[in-house]
Amino acid sequence: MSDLLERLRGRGWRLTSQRRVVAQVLDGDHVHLTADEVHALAARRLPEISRATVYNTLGELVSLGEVIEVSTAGRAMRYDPNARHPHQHLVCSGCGTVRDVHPNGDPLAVLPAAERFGFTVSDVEVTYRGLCPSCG
Amino acid sequence: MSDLLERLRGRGWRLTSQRRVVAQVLDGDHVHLTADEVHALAARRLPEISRATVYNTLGELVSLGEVIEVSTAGRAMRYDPNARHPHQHLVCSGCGTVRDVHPNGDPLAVLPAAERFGFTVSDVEVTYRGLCPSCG
DNA sequence: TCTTGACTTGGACTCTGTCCATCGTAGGAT
DNA sequence: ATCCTACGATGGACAGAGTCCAAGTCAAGA
Repeated sequence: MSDLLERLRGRGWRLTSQRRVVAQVLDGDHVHLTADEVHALAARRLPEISRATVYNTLGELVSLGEVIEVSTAGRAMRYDPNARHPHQHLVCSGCGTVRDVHPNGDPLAVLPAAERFGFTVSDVEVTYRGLCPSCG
Repeated sequence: MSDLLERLRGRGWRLTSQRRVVAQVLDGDHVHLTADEVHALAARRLPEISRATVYNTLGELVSLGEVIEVSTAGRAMRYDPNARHPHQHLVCSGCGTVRDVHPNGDPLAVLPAAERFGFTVSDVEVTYRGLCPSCG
C-alpha cells in the first residue's frame, strides 16, 4: 500500500491531506475497518476531516479497485485494502470480526453456464459465517 | 409453502391474521422481497398491518429456518422463502434483481481446516455479481 | 502569483431497522 | 358460548449508516 499514493497520482488524483490520511489509515494487509472507524482513525491525524470526505474517498478507492467492500449482514460495511490478492472472508456472527481466508479452487468456476441466466458474471463474494474462538 | 402455516402451528405459533398474510406474501419459490416490499404487499390484504409486525414476523421466520436473509450489499435485506433447498444467489449490480443459482460442489467443503482460525463455521453465503441481460 | 475547478465541509436528510408502552385478540379453560 | 390472559400487534419515537448539497477551500497547472 506504500505506493498507493503513487498509483492514485498516476490516475489524476488531486493529493489532498484528507486523501493521504485515509490511505494511511487503510495501510496494512488484514485491516477490515468500517467507515466510521476509518473516520475516527483519520481524525487522530487530521481532526477536522469530515465523515462525508471519508465516505467519498472510500467510494473512490472502491471504484478504482484499490479497496474491496465487505458486507457483514446488517452491520456496517467494512473496507478491505487487500484487493491485490484474491481471498474470501470469514465473519464472526457474534462480534463481527472479519478474517481473510483462502478456499480451494476458483469459486467462479463452479457456476455452470446454464445457471447464469444470461448474466455477465464478473465477481463472486464468498462469506463464511460462524463463531470465533472468543464468542464460541 | 402451502403447509408453512401447519408447520408454524405445530411449533406453537399463534395464528394471527397478520402472520397469515406475511406467510401468503412470501409464498413462492423464487421470491426475494425486501421487508418494505413484504409490508406493501401485505398491506394490500390487511391495510392496517404495521411495519414492526412485518419485521417481527420475518425475524421469527428466519430464526425458525423457514426463510433465509439475503444481504445485497448496501441495499436492504431481502427475504427468501426457498429455505428448504440449498442454493446461492446471483445479484444484478445494476437493478438489484436476485436469482437462485446452484453451483457445483459444497462451498463449505473447500475451506481447509487450517483456514478456519478456530471458528465454528456454520454457514456459507455465496453471492455472484454481474449484470443481468436487461442491464448489461 | 493567480486562477480555477476539483475537493472538503457540516448539517440536513433518507433509508433501514429497532424499541417500547399500550392495546387487542387467539385460543385454551370453564 | 363466554371469559381470561399471555402472546402478539400497533405506531411513533429513536438509532445507525450512508447520501446530498450549497458554500467555502485549496492543489497544482499557467
